[in-house]
Amino acid sequence: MNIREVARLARVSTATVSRTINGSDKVTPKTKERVQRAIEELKFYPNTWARALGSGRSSLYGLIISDITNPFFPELVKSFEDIAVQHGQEVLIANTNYDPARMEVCVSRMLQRKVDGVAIMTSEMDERLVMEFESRRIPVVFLDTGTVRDLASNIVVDYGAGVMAAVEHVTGLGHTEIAFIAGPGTLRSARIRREAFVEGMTRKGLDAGQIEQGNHQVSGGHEAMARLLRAKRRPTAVLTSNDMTAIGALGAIHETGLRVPEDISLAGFDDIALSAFTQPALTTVRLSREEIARMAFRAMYNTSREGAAGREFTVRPVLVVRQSTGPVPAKGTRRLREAAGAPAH
Amino acid sequence: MNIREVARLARVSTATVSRTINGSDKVTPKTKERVQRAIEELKFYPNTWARALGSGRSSLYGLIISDITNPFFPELVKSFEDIAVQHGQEVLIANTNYDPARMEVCVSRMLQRKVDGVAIMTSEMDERLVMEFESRRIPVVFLDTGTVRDLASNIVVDYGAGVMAAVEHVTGLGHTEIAFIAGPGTLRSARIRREAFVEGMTRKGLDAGQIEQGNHQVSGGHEAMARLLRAKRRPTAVLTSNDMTAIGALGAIHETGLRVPEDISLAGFDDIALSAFTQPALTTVRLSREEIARMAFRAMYNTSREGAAGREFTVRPVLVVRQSTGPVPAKGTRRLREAAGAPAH
DNA sequence: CTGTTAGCGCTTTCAT
DNA sequence: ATGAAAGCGCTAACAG
Repeated sequence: MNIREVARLARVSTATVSRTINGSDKVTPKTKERVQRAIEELKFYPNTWARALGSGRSSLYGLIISDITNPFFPELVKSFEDIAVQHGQEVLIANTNYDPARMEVCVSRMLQRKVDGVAIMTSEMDERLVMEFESRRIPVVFLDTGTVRDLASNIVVDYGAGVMAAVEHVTGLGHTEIAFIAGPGTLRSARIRREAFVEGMTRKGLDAGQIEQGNHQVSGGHEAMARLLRAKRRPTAVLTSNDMTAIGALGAIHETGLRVPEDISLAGFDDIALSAFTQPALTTVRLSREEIARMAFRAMYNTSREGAAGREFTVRPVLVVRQSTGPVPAKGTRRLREAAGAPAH
Repeated sequence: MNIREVARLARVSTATVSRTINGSDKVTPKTKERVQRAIEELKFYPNTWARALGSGRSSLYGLIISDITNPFFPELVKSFEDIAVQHGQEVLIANTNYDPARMEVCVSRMLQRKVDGVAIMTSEMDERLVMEFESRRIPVVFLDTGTVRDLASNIVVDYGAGVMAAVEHVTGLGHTEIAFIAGPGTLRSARIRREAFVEGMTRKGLDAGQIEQGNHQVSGGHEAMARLLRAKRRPTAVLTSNDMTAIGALGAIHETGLRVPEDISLAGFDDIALSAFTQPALTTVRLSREEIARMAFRAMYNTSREGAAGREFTVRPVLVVRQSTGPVPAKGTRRLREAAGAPAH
């Protein structure tokens, strides 16, 4: 089943069939009609690869992410895909699994599939691999990890503003003993959030001494929080590098019989879907995936289809106040861990 | 940059380059070596589409899912992709968004991309669309929604056994007033779980009267649970059609000041990653995505590469006991909603 | 073992 | 407005 059979049935040339498929306006409505009927009748689906080969355009954008099971990404993927489909493009997804070796494989896949552009939404990127795209003149867009160049755009996340909003929020509630659970030091984005916390605290004239390290997973958040709870000076508020960490921390707090937010206020970062459904619902800083997806698509579309140069986009996270943060407990009513009542639930 | 340039640099024919790329054993190690150097030097990436066109094989499997933001799917996607890559295949993912119209688009995409096989992991499937694959002799595998045919396999989920395990578990804890929060009646898989619950209860000689309907989302679980809590005879245990529903139910229970599992036992279905991290951790019936992915891949691989006929696979969910289920409260200590103490947290 | 060459299915000039 | 035909980059007979 191919374009030739359609042409034969419609009694036109293959060129005319091709033109019809591509919506060319140089086809008489009548012949167009005839061709379309033939397509329907034969249930003909044009071969995408042959199209790409012939035209030199793949109509495919690559989307490289770290890990599809990380709740941050599915929404990004979905938004990106929706926009792409609206613009007649398709999306090729690739996971790096946080593994540089697999990143190489992903890049190779993109190159082999001759994508029209690549959105690299991981938080680490090897400069050497970027060159592969640049030398082939393939538009690229990074998530806060690249530099703007001819065909390269970058989406800058204003982590500082996001973390500052959280700091403002808890200090506004009267907290002064505020701890932070950071992400892995190997992740640039995690380091930036940590630094933003330190800066925010300093700006408030507070001590940012209590920083524990997690792994951006629930497990790390749990352990880090446990360490914080054992400290001589227990913080009254804890900010975390991402929501998964906060969820782990929440579990650790409950296990010691303390309550959120009555005893400890807790805030996350990202606003994954789950955060609205924890007990209590998590106050967090939303980093909109929908916005990121929109920007990423626009960057590539402008560059690849409209010949625009790479540019910089900025996304500003916003604070979402839910129930996990509250006023600092009055000294007298402050529960001690030892005195804590019922077991957690 | 193409195979010809590589051939020229290595001073061989394009056929030899092609053979080298494809790992043919009919190439002298020495020439192979020479070709490989040329490939490296030119940073040559073979064009996948041209390969597919020439060979007639795409090395691509399609994976159709309902919604990537539904926590059930990312793990399935990841497992499937991992296995596929290990076998030199790639994966094209498509979302239907639970929308029949988009399902049509997905099928069309698969057909246009000339996939070597399709795994349709949605819980609804239009028979008419299936024919499109059958008539093109493209292997297909369904998740509990198809019939085994020449090139069609089906993964049967033994929902009955899964639900029964949950019923056994709670009745074993002494519960007799057991309610069920079902999924949308439009979903076949939800209807089956509901029926399995009724059958399990009947088999235990218990009344399965308290069935509320949710929507397989957190919101529906919350509302359904609220209705259950308002009932004259409050159940002491609640089973749900999926984990999202259970999470919603958990929130509703906490809001009324009741405790899980002291006042009410709660169990989910699916075992999404999140379930281990709710407060308390959710007892649930695990439907292994990894197992489903493995079976789906095997079904397609056997059929498309080894000429095997379609067959039936069975996956049996297993109960995972965590902290959300416990012994039925003794009559005397049973908290009334009105008497419930502290606000939920 | 290696080269020659005819496709694969479609797009796109270039004629008409 | 339509058709003829030359590619696009690669694979796979077929020869040698």
